[in-house]
Amino acid sequence: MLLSKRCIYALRAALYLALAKTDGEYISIQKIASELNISFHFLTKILQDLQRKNLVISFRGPRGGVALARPDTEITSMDIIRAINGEDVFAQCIMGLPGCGTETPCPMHEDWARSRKAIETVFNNTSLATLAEQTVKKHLRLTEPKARTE
Amino acid sequence: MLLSKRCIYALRAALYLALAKTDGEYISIQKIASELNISFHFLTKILQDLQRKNLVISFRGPRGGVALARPDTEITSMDIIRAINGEDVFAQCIMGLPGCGTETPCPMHEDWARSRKAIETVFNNTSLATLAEQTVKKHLRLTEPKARTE
DNA sequence: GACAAAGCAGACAAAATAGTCTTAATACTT
DNA sequence: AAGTATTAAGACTATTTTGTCTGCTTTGTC
Ligand code: SF4
Ligand code: SF4
Repeated sequence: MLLSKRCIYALRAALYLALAKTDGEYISIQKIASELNISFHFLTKILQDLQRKNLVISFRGPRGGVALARPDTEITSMDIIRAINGEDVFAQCIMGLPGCGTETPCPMHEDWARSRKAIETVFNNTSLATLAEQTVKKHLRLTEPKARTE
Repeated sequence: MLLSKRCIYALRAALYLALAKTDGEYISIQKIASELNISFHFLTKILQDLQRKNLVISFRGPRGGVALARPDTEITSMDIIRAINGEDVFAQCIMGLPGCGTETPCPMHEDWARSRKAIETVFNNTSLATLAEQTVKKHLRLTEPKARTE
């Protein structure tokens, strides 16, 4: 698995917030958790991580909750991934040799580096706004299908 | 991390075997483990997995050990990966929604699917022979650098 | 001010992964 | 036959990741 569950949950929650489009309103973690079918307490901790990295802001009390800290156009999926999985998610490599580098690469280096770069680029170029837009435009889904059986 | 440590160890061990080029001789797990700096007992279990999947053969007793079950040209890195991490390593996806498919994809589907396919292709097209060849030809390294400091 | 609705914090539990150890089984050597 | 070198099997431990719970703090409403 490329990304941890924490990270996947963070992405889903962030996209949910981007789609919510509340004008200055906060959305309760409870609601996000239940709609995305994620454990409430777990998601709380994940969103706290995002808050510490200044990707979301939060507010307590009634009508409190969380919201994106910046416009969704200015948050990339890479931002979320880095916030949760650390700065060097894509640093680690196939053969996992310690002290590896381009000078003395292991045999997989070339092919893997190319693929890795491609994935990195995708995440870097995909803002929450882009994702949200695609979601709406193409009628994609974010939550689990409930009524429809497939 | 894309691949588990078990998987990485398996790949390194398999490549080591491919590079060994012993004519029908077996190489002891002890030797592989110490050269690749992997826990002996752990590697033993991993190689047992590969043996059950008929990727390596083993022999007990003095002068025993393990060897590739087929010519290195006929074992891909994907074979190793699948043997260790299961058949559907690359099935799981970014947003990790249950029951996802091309009919009702999540917003990341398109970009991710492309990258995933690329990685899969790399692994499928990379036989142990190819890796071994590159290793020799380009003076790449498999074990950890010891004498040289970088 | 009392109460309720939220997030915050940290201890705790469960599950998955990684790694260790001990005992057996097997095969070669002498 | 005895002894040794090797893998096989499985119990055991450790670490990381994932998830749960309980109590506290902040904020709005009445
Ligand atoms: S040499 Fe390249 S492919 Fe190998 S572990 Fe290092 S970065 Fe990864
Ligand atoms: S819809 Fe596509 S990208 Fe999303 S979880 Fe499913 S396969 Fe992965």
